[in-house]
Amino acid sequence: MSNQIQRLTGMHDVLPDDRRYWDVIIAAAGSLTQRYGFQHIDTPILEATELFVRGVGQGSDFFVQKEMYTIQEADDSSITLRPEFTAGFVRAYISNGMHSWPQPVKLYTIGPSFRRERPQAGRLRQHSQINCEILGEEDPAADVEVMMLAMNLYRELGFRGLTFQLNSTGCPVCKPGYIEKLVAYLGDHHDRLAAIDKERLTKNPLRVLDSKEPGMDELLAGAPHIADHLCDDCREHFADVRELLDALNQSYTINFRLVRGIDYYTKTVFEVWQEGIGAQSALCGGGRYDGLAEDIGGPSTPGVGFGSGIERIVLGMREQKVDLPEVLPPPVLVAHFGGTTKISAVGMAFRLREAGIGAHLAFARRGRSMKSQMREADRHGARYVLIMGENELVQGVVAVRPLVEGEEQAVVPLSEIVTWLRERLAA
RNA sequence: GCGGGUGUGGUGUAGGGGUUAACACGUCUGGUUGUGGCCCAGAAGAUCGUGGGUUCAAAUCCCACCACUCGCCCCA
Repeated sequence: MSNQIQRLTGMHDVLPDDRRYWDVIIAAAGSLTQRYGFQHIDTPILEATELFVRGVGQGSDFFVQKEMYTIQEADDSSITLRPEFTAGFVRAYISNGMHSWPQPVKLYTIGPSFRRERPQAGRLRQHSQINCEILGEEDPAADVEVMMLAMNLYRELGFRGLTFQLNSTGCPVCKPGYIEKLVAYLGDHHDRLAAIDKERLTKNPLRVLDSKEPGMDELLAGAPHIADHLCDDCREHFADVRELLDALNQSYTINFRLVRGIDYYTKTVFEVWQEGIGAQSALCGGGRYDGLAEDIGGPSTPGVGFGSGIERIVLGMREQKVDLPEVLPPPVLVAHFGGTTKISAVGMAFRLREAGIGAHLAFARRGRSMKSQMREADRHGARYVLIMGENELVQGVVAVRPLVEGEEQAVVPLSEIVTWLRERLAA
């Protein structure tokens, strides 16, 4: 044990019992995105560190708290495991000249991202996300499209009781003015702030809004709301988003304290919350990032999208006791007695599989008792054991032992076994 | 980076200074000629998280570290 190589902290093996949820989630995302007209892409897991420094922002915690996995290359360049997806999406948009594709470009991807954080329930150092983005469109309807895509994904997966949290974070025109007013208000109540919030006040004042320190609810209730300080453009955009959500009967909670940790967000920000999956209740987070493309040196391109962590969706589905479609095990096990019967058994197993019939082959380096092979078949949940014995083989037949009640053992000609099994299995 | 909890075979547990570390489940193999589930027999599998210390003697007491886990921060 002591010299055994261990799993890295914050990394998880996805075992079959969890992985079957992934299959369901990925399938649902694939079908839904197709209906919404999103195209599937993949972008590299490694990007230039500069992309995240400029895109995500130096004020973000990824950067400040050294949460990124960064590698210094021999030629002095620096590369980083993506801590989030959007910057890479926008970089791919620019790199591949997608601005000359029919606009907007609607894309989604599924894959891993990495942050060196302290793991806890629903938060891992490597986690996978479904990410959906609409690039090159500023219509509030695009915001609503990605929001509804997220909500409908959860609905299709069987979630209930989710809350949709919505806010506008303004834009470079109105945000600074709001921050000034917020800082002024909080400055007037400086003595009521916890030490950590005093620090946030100087470094990133908006962060004070999602402070969970005691007493903040009362203090922030009197704070200026961003919604009252948006510029005309942002206010109109926010109103349009709400109007469309109303028209779709999608309920939402305006949460003026919803602030996202990444610098690039403009206008719309949203999260979907679920209770009961630990402290990490955000199932999905997203928003608009109209300035990001320019930040990373591309043409001005509006964008909106969201990311949703698959591990958290799995936690949520388990919490909500969502039923999964049953995956049936192979109905057949091919047993043998070694020697030439083994060679025939191997051939039979592949023949069945090619014919579309699931089959296990009983492995046996040397001989193995029929009892042992029967036990294996039982444990695997097989319905029939094909016994490839010498007596049968010389007669050109195979003995079929059923493992379910009410069926008789049969002897079937080798040439008819596929048809025979198909008929029984269809019933 | 900071707190709390937990570390004994694959899993779940018992044992709480004395020399072959126990039990259940699981796994594997058998129970006479080629046949499952139950039952029976047997086997494999743990240097008791790691490293120090105390002691004649440590899984057991002490310290440190590490890992896992939950939470803070932050986020999916």
